[in-house]
Amino acid sequence: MAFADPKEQLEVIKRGTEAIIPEEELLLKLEASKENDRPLKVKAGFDPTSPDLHLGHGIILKKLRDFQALGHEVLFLIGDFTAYIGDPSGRSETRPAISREEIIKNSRTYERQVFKVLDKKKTQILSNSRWLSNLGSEELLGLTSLVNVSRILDRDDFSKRYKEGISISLREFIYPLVQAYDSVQMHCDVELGGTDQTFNILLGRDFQRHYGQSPQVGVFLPILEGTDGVKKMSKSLGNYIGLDESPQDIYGKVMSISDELMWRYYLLLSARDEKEIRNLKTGHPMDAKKALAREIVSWLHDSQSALEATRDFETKFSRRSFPEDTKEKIYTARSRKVVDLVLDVSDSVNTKGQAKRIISQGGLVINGEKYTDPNSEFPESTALELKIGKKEFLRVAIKEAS
RNA sequence: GGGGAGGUGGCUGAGUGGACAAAAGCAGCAGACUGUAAAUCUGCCGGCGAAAGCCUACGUAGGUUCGAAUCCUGCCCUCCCCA
Repeated sequence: MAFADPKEQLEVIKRGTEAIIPEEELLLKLEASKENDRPLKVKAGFDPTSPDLHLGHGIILKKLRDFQALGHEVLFLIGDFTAYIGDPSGRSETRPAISREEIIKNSRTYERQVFKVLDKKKTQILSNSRWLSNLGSEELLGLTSLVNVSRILDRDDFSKRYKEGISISLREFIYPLVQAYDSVQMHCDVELGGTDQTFNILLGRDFQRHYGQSPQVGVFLPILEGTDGVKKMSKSLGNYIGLDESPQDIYGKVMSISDELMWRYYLLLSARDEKEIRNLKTGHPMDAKKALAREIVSWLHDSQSALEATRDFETKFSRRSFPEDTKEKIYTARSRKVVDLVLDVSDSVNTKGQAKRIISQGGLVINGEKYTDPNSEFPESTALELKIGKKEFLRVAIKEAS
C-alpha cells in the first residue's frame, strides 16, 4: 500500500502526544518506511494485572489505531511475564504478587477488549512469556550489566521510595530491563506508552543498540486522571472507566466527573477539534458533558447504545423516574421485611448492616414511597419497583416462599 | 553477623493492661442542595441481632492475667545504622 507523506503522518501521530523522543528519528523512520514500502512495527505493552482495561489504556489504543490508519503494523504485547514481576513505574510501593492463573485469565479478556479499538487485521498479539520464560540466567545477567545502578536510582519513583525508606525489591530493578529486552525481541521501530514509561521505553533504545538494532522511537501519551480528577486512572484506585463496561455504566461514570475534569477528557479522548470544544465551552456544561459521555459510549460500543444510555440517564437522574430497561428480579419472600428484600435482591448491597444503613438514611423507595424503617414491611403486591440508593433501580416480582 | 525502630480497620495514623469495634483524616455509602456532577452541609461507615447482646478483628503462633491492640516468648515481614 502507498503510505502518506511522512510529514503528514508525523502530524497525525503528534496530535495528543506529550512527547516523541527523538522526533527527528521518527520522521526518518517514516521516510524509510515509505521508501521501502514497509510498515513500521509499533509496540505497546500492557501487563495483565487486572481483568479490565480502562480509558487510560484507551488513550494509547487510540494512538495505536492512528498508526494502523496510516498503514503501520501494531504489535500488541501482553506482558504476561512482566505482570509477574510487577512494574514499579510510578508506584510508591511494591506491587502485590499476582498468580499465574489470574494472569492467564486477564490476558484473555485483554484480547477481546483491545479489538474494541484496534483493527484486527493489522494487529499482532504477542506474549512476552514466549521469550522471557526461557531466558537463561546467563542472558539475564548479560542484561543486568547493561544498566548502572545509579541510573536506575535516578528514576523519580525509585529515589523517592529510597529516600522515604520504603522497600524496593531487587526484582523491581529487573522490570525495566526485561521490558527493554522485549523491544529487542520484537524488533520494534516505535514504542507507545504513558509518560510514566519514559525510563523503560528509552532503555529499550539502549538495548536495541547493544543488540545491533536501530533503536525504537518513544511516543509518550499523557496520563489520564481518574474519575476523582486527581490521581491517575487505575483499577486499584477504583477511579476508572473500563473499556468493557456497559453503556449505562460508562455514560454514568463520565457524567459523574467534575466540570473541570471534563475538559481534560475532551482534550485526551474526544475526536472533536479545538474549535468544536471551544464552542461547547460557551454552552451549558451539562450539555457538553452529555455529549462527551455519548461520544465515549459510541466509541466503545455503538451509537445506538449511546442513544439508549443517554435516555436511560435522563429518566434516571434528570427526571428521577424509572428507566425502561430496569433489571427484573424475582424475590422469594423469606420474610416481609424490607431489609431482607433489599439484601436479597440488590447487587450493590452485600450485608444486612449496609442494607439497614441505606434504608434508615432514606435511600429506599418502593413504588414511589420512601421506607426508612428497615423492619417495616413491603406492600402486599406481587410486583414492586425499588430504588436503592441513587443508582440501583429494580423491578421485583414477589414469590411467596413455599 | 551486630545494634536500633516498627507491623493497628480499604488507606494514612492515634492508642502502651479494663471506659476499644479501636481517636482523627482520607476514601466509600446515604440524604440535602444542584445543572448530571463537583464543592458544601448532615448522617452512616466489621458481621449477626428488634434489642440486650454475641461473634470476628490490631503481622502470626503460643503464654501471663479475672481481663491484652497494649505485657512475655517463638516465628514471619519492613525500615534505619554498623560490618
